[in-house]
Amino acid sequence: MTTLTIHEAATTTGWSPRMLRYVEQLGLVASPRSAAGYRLYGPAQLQRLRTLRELLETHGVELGDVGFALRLRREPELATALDEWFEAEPQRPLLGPSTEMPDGDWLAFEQDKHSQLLTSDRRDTA
Amino acid sequence: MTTLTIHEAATTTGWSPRMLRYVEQLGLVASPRSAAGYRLYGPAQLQRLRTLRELLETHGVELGDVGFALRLRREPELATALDEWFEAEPQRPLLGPSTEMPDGDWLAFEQDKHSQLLTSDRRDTA
DNA sequence: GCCACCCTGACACGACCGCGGTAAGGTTGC
DNA sequence: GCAACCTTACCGCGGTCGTGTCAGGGTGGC
Repeated sequence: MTTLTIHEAATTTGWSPRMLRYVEQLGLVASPRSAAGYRLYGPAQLQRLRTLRELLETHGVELGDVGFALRLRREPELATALDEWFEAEPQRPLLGPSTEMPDGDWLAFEQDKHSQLLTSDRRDTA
Repeated sequence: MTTLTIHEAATTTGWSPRMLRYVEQLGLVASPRSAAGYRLYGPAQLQRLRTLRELLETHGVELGDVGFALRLRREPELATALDEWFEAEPQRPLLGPSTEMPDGDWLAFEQDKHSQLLTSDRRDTA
């Protein structure tokens, strides 16, 4: 069985040993340990590390983001809460920092539509 | 039509004007603008701001995280890439490729290991 | 028994984030 | 026509991220 030490795994995957430990700390790729506590990287872990690296590069994602994605999978209620919030979207989200559209129309439309929905919740402290 | 200025919207929703602009910059809650460029917050936006705030508080999430969730919805390929990565054969502890085992077992093992990482890092390995 | 490796902390540091504040200017209501 | 708002753009400051590195100590092959 080919199990590499952390340093070997690092050199073959392009991470640094430090980062391998960090990735494990984020809960993304953990390796089994030897009796003495050494991390033992097998083919499966190496594969995951390489695909993870590719994932980050091709999509411009950061480790923390993947960590959050992991959290989403661990906390379905969080995921559904977010889903609901986005789904309940009464307005169009921006496509960029400042995407302009010939609005004015959908403004009135949306607000009208929702003022109906929200009639019971009118407590403008104005 | 009840449209509040950014300052009014801020006071009624509990955000600061600064944060309202920041939230818009993240693409989470954008308000329509007046002809002169002033942000005009209607009931729909106020509602979103309040629910957003509640979302953050109840789930211990940060704005950046919600921003990333938004990114996931905007970039389905990113979402599927992440899905695939998480779905992809997670590392089995030193077993051959054809060795079948009920996934529930080591999955539980993994999650246990992770929950340790998440809950606390104090580990007394005597 | 050596020496090269591994482990877990911890410090450090540049870069960025979250957010307040301020400056320089446009808009609006009275 | 001015005060009170709004706009964007920037500075700053504390916090976090990604990463290297070092210290103190265990492991293991030769």
